[in-house]
Amino acid sequence: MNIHSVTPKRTDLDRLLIDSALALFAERTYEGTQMPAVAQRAGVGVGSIYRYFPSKEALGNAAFRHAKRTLLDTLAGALADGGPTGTAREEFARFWRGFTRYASAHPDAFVFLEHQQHDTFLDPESRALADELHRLAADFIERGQQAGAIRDGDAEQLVGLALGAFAGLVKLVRPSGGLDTLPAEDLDRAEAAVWDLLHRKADR
Amino acid sequence: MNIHSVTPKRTDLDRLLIDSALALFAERTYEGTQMPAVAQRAGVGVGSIYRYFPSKEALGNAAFRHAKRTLLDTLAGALADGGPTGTAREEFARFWRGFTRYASAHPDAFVFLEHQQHDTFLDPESRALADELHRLAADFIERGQQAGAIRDGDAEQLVGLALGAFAGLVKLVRPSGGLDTLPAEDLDRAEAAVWDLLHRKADR
DNA sequence: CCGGGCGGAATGAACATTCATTCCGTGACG
DNA sequence: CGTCACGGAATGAATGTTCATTCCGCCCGG
Repeated sequence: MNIHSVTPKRTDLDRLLIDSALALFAERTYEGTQMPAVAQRAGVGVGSIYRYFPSKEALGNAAFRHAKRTLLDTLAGALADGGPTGTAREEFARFWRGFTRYASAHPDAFVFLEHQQHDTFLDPESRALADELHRLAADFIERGQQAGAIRDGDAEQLVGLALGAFAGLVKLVRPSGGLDTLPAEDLDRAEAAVWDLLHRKADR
Repeated sequence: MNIHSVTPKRTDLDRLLIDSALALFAERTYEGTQMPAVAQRAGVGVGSIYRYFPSKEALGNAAFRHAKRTLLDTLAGALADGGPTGTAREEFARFWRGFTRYASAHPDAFVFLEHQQHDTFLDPESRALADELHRLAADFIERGQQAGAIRDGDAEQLVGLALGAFAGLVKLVRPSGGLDTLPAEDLDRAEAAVWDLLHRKADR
């Protein structure tokens, strides 16, 4: 058990459990999924879950936080991609790419995160994490507005509209295999459409 | 007890139960709301629910169908408003007005409807009803595309984007009082933004 | 052999549903 | 008119079921 010990699959179990939980939560709701179902999907016994998480609520929060953090990381990566920020349109493209990557890689997690309005089971720490994404996006909106590239209006509201649109697309294509079964053409069109939702038109 | 007898609140109980259920479902999920909670919110005994609905599932489906049908009716009313259809932009305004009216009057119902992807409890009839809205909206999109007013792309996808955007806005403002606490200005801006999401730009 | 995970049956709490009982409006009878 | 008995609606404690959580015997690596 030294610093570099491998602990091959031991501690990976918590990740596996989180993934299984996420998939089920996305399909049937947190309240609607039973612990035995999580265990079965993970291929372990029910009791083993409790070796890693003290309760269903703890598992739910861990899953939520893991998903949200991964999304934030993916986004941060995409935003840093390709050097210093250029135009608002360019930064939007990075956001889009970040969301797209994440929703492709973790469709379950994405729809789960999207549905968390009626949380009930989320603890304060989870909620705090949830706000970060909105802050990040709202900052972008406000900078874009100051630069004259994004339309006027409450930044939160614009974030809600844009994020909602993306989520609407993801939910639509999820049953038929998720975002990456979409032709690149369709994805590009969707990106353009959502940008137009935010973009301040030059004319008028 | 003649034809015009008032039966003042008697048979209205089923409506009251549906409304209570809808409010709780929106807040805590179908799976997350207990029958006693529904009874309490309606101000009746638990047993009384079962006089009107044979099971929780039946109540859930009745609530879903009622909400969806009301939304469709509201939409139909808004679309018929003001004579024959003019431009696509004009028809979009009617859609927007319909959705806005509905989401203002029944915010609970609206968010409940929006979350039904992971249904589980919806029966085939409810699902069929759910499709009608998408058909209605997709038809509008396709007509708009043929007229050159709406951007190219899969109509279903555009519906998903636009509906998602609207839903995103509703979810955002719901905690702080719902759509009609929004300044008219903000609502108009949101309408313009969503229209730009759909609109085919003249230039380029 | 021994100790630490692990599985999955066992447990108790929470829940949907039932049903014996109460309550209330109505109409008949004095 | 006042009283009373009847029927149907409402109630909520009781019931059986489903679920989260616990517990204990087993198995595997040492």
